[in-house]
Amino acid sequence: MTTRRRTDTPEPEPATLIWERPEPAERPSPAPLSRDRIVRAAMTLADTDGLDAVSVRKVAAALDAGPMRLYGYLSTKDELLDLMAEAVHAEIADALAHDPPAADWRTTLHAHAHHMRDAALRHEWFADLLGGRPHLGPAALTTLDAALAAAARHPGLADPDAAFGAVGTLHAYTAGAVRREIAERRAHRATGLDKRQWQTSVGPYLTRMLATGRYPAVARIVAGAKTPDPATAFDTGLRHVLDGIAAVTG
Amino acid sequence: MTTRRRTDTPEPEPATLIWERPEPAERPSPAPLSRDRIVRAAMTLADTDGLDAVSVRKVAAALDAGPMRLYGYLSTKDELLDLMAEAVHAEIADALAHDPPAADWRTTLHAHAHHMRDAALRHEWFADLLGGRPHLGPAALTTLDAALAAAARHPGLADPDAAFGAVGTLHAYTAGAVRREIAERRAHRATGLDKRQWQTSVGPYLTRMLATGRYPAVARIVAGAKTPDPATAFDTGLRHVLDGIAAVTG
DNA sequence: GTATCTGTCGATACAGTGTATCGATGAGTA
DNA sequence: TACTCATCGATACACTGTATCGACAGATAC
Repeated sequence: MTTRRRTDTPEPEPATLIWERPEPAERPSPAPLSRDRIVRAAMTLADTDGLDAVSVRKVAAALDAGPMRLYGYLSTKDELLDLMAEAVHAEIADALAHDPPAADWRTTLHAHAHHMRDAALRHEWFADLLGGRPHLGPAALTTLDAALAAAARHPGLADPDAAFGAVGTLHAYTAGAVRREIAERRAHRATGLDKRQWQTSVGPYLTRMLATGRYPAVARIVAGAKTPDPATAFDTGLRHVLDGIAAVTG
Repeated sequence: MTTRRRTDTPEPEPATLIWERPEPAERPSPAPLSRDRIVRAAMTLADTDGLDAVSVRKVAAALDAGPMRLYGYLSTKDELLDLMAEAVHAEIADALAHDPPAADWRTTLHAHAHHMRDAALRHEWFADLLGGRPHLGPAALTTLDAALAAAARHPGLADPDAAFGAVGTLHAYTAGAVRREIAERRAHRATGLDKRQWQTSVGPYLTRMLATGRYPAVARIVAGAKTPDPATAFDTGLRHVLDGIAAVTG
């Protein structure tokens, strides 16, 4: 988000990060509130109406509180978004923990990527948050740790830098692929509700563009495409990435 | 952005997409304006002050025009962002066109990915726009076409779906990697200006977290990392991806 | 029990956002 | 010259994130 700064005075940001800053003691005066309840309210709001619907006012209203009440628990809206991302990372960590243990680095990383995708399908806004800011919360570190530990089991990735590079590659692919899948899903949903728009604008637009002959390769693909379902498309790319990682020779 | 809709009346969006909708004839009455000038103004604004600084009012002000003047050329701010992304795709297409012709699919795709990264380093906001919405402008289609044509030269990618999948994988990796690199660069810049903050908050935070012993793999990596420069880190991941694509056997 | 202190809550305010509306204003035509 | 008509942009509206600060409540001192 990166909105307005919070004071330009000496201390440019709170000295501690949101994940370990203590909550204010919840006094039962107006209504019991907590960082967790705030984040949960924001998440349901985002799940149902999209990330744009998450405004300080709306989240506060969902908790029967005034807008400024939240600023006792957060110091910025960006921190709320960070906490939302953390919550999803916690879901991913949970899914990882419930996986059957696998000695193979590849099945672990494969599951890892799919858990991320599943989480993004549950919470579409996660895709937008994924690469926007570094995620350093405890749950995010947990998932990162699991991925690194799995990668380290690959004989070719004994070197720390190599392992880090491999996990980074996997993360980059997953984030990019998921974001695009969500973007397409959103576009289809938006133009699918009143489907007439697709048929009257972007469909014809594309056919017109392809008819110019300037995009022969695209035209060839579009002509002969079977358009596999998103899950297998994701898996195909994932296989490429894992194949590439597997190809590393110590 | 996905802000407010523009009228909820019968036609939910303009029937034609922004890339082929004709501009209003420029009358020299107050000042010559054009979609191109608007986009350029928005781009310099975004380059210097970030994407958040691109507001209809500020762009209009940079062109000595009132805010509503722009809505003769665009029908939504999202369209402005689409046009900005298109402009960057045009830069990428230009860079591709100036590359020495290579028969090898791999060197072409390698160059492709690096051109995208270079463009994102020139225009950091591009990384945020990259996966957020489908890009269907002429320049975006041109770069896609070039990538698909290159992929088709790989004997294992004769099948259209396979070629599309490979290019999609490359795109997903590039988008994800670039976005993360930009996010890190931004974070470092933000906390590097008054570097004291890094040293007083996120640095100690991380050491505290790693000291808990809950993230042994992360700790091991951090301890023994050489932290390669971003360009070679990107290239390492790219090599993984291209290796994976190369592994496809028709 | 009263008075004072202290800290928190949240109403109000401010500067900004995207965009709908519509009166004024100008150019083009008869 | 008179009329028409499209366009420009000032104004307005509903919204955003967050700074400010008066009022109020709980704790402490006497």
